[in-house]
Amino acid sequence: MSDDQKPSDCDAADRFSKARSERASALLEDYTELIADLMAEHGEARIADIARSMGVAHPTATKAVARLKREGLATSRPYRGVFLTPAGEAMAEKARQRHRIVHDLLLAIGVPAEAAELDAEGIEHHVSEDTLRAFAAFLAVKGEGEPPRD
Amino acid sequence: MSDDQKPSDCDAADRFSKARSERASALLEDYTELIADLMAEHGEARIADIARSMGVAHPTATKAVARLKREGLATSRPYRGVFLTPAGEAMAEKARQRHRIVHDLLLAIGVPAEAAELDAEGIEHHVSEDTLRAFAAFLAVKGEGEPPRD
DNA sequence: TTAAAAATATAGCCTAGGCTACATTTTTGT
DNA sequence: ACAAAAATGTAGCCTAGGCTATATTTTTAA
Repeated sequence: MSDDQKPSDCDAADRFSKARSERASALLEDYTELIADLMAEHGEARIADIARSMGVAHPTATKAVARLKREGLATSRPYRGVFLTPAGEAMAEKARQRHRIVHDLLLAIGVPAEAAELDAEGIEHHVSEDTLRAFAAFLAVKGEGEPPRD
Repeated sequence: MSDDQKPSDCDAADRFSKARSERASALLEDYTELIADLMAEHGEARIADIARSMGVAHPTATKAVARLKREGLATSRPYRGVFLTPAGEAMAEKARQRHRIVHDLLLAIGVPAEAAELDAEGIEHHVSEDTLRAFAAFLAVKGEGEPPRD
């Protein structure tokens, strides 16, 4: 037993690779989530709004949308708003769900509201299904007797 | 109540910008942490080992080390190992600490060991000081009576 | 000692994701 | 209706971070 320290341990390389690929998809998830939010709030998602909400210049948002389109997550026509495809909607919905659970878990742990708000955005992309399930279970036990949040 | 949903809410742009900048520094943190580990285990950190542990090709590791050097986090001479500067050591130590706390918290919440192992790597870079404090406090309460992990 | 193997360096290519500057199209207000 | 303003598109530049292919240097072993 010299190569692996613990039974559950896998290569560091596995961990790092996973984190890297999550970082790569994080942006797309953020964009789909944001577009869904804008659609819900204003009935449309314009490049200008997307850029403002993401805190980037418009050309950056345009490029991101181009990538979303290339990956089959969104559609758009010149000088018109952006729309999510079913795949994009699905991604947004998953992201929103994860976001909410992570955020609630942070609050349940005792993280100050503002920090929870800020940190959830970065953390959500690195939470696996197993971990999400554990978070949900923890919240379910913790919140017994209280009404559900939504 | 149309622009801001909650009192604690800041712009989405703030959240996204924070997450982006954390993503940018995550790689450097991973490298310093890894180099520190290799030094502790083998007495030296060679490019080949760094590349293997990160799961990347050597030129990628070389480039990353070049950036570490540029940012004053590491030193190295041609065909020799890599060393951390005091600043690099400090970054590695902070990363290690955060990593351990995040990992322990996941376990405490009930996350399966393997998932905790994998997810901690991605999550640690998005945990603010406030959140880390809350995690530590939660662990302290939860682990009362039990011996400290280290 | 010296040839083969391993490690490292370097060059060059790619994509993602930032940016500014500038052109074009839509929207708006008079 | 039309000029000004706003939104969008596009070109071009930059850095980070991947990669392969090809030197070069060090290490190892015969």
